[in-house]
Amino acid sequence: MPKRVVAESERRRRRPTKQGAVLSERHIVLTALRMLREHGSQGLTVRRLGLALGADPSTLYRYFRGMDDLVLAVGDELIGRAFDGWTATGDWQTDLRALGLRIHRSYLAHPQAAVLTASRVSGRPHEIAADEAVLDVLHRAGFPVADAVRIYHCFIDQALAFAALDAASLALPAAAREADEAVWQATYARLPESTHPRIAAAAGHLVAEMNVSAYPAALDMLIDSAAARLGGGEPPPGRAA
Amino acid sequence: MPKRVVAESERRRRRPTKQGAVLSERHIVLTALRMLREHGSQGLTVRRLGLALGADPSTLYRYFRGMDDLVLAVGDELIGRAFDGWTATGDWQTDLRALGLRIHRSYLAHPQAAVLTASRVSGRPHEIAADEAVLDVLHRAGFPVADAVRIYHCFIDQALAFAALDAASLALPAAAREADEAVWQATYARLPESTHPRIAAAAGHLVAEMNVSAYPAALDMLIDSAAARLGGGEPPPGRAA
DNA sequence: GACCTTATGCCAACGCCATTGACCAGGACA
DNA sequence: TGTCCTGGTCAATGGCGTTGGCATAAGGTC
Repeated sequence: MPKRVVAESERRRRRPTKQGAVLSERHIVLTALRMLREHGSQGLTVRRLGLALGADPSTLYRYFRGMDDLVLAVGDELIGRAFDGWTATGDWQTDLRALGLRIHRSYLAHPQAAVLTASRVSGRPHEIAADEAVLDVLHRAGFPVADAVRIYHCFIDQALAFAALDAASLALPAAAREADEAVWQATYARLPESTHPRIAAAAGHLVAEMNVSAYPAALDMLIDSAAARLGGGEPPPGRAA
Repeated sequence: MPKRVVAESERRRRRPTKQGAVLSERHIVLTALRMLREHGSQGLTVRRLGLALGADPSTLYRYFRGMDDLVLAVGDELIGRAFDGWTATGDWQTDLRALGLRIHRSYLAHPQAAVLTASRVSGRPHEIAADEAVLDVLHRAGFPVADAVRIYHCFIDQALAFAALDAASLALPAAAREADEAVWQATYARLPESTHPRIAAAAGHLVAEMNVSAYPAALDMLIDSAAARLGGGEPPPGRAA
C-alpha cells in the first residue's frame, strides 16, 4: 500500500506496465480527461482508468493519494489551458474580459471534467499563475490594492461559478439534456397567464435566452460596474451581511 | 421492481414500515437533508437513507425514480425555503438584492445538499415560483421584457452558481476545509515577490478576503449595472461570443 | 557486469454502493 | 367478506474505491 505518493519531479524508475505503457502524472491526467469526455462525469472510475492506461487499477495510488487528488490535478490542467497563448493587451477591460471568457471556455471544452473541478481550490501551479495574472491586470488598471482584491475575488469566483453551472447542463447525458430543454419548452411555455403572468409574457424570450450562457453578459456587468467605480473614484461594493 | 413511481397526490395506502414508520415524499426529502448534513455530500446513500427511515432501502424506489430524482426534490425544497415569508417592498433594487441573498443563504444553510442541487434545473413548483417572482420584480421596475429576461438570466444563474461554489467549500469535511485555508495562508502568503509580485503585495488582503463569499459584492455589481442601464436608457450588455 | 535497494507495478480481497425482480402483507373499496 | 393492487420486504447482481502483501526490474555503486 502506498503510504506516500512520490512527487512527480522525484520519480526515477519508470517501469513499464505489463501491457507496455509508461505512466506519468500527466499521462494519467490526460487519460482521465478523455475518459470523462467518453463516459460522463460519473464515468471516471479507478478500474476503468486502469483499463484505459493498460495498468492495474491500484497503480493509480502510486501517483495520486486517491480519486480526489486526481480530480484536482485535472482541474489544474484546465486552468492551465485557459492561459495558453494569452498575452495582455494593456487595456484592463479587454484583458479582464478575455481572461474571463478564456477560463469559461476552457472549462466548457470539458464539461464533464468541469463539473467535478470548477468549484475546487487546489493551490496547484496553474491556479496560482492565473491569480497572479488577474491581480496584475487590476493593478495596472490603477485599482488600489484593497479594491483590486475585492474585484479579483468577484471576478474569479464568478468565472468559476458560471463555468461549473454551465458545465453541469452540458455534461448531462444527451437524453437527460434534451429532457431538460423539453421541460423549459413544455413547462414554462405552457403556464397559464392567470397564475404566472410574467413567465407567460416572457415565454418566447425565455426559451431563446435560457439555452445560452448568461456568463458573458454577467461578466460585462461586473466590468461595467468596476469601471464606473474607477472613473468616479468610489470604492467597489463592499460585502453586505 | 417499480416500473412507475406513484405521484404523491395519488398515494392512498400508507402502509407503515416494518419498524413502524410511515413514509411520504416530504418525509424522505427531509430525512435526506438531515443525512446530508450529518454525513456530507457523499454520505447520502440509499442504504443509509433506508436505515434512517426505518425502511428497506429498496422502498425508496416506490417514491423516486432513483437517487437523482430524490436529489432534485431536495433542491426544490431549498428553493422553496428561500422564499418563505418574503414579500416585495416595491423597490426593485431592494427586492432583487433581498431575493439574491435569500437564495444564496438558503442553499448555504445546507451546503452538502447545495453542492448536489444548486446546478440542477428541476422544473418543480418552487423553482417555477421563484422565476415568476424575479421576473415580476424586473417587470415592475420598468424593464422591457427582453431586457428583463436577460437580467433575470444573469441574476438567477449568478445566485445559483455562487451558491454552488460557496457551498462546495463549506461542504468539505472540517479537516479538508482547514487544509484548504491553510493552503491559502501557507502557499499564497509565502510566494516570493520576485516571481509573484501582485500576490505578494496583496497577500494580507487576500487571506482576509478569500474567507468570505464574493456573492454579495458580485450581486451589487450586477444590480448597479442594471440600474445604470435603466437610468440611461441603454440596453443591458448582450452576450458576446 | 554484479549487487543491492527500493520504486513501482500486480494481485486478491474487503466492505461498500445503486438498482432490480420476485414475492407477499394488508389497506381500500365493492 | 372478498378482491385488487399499493407499497412494503428479501435476495441477488455487478459495480465501486481502497488496501496490504508481494514480486520484479530500474538505477546507483563499485
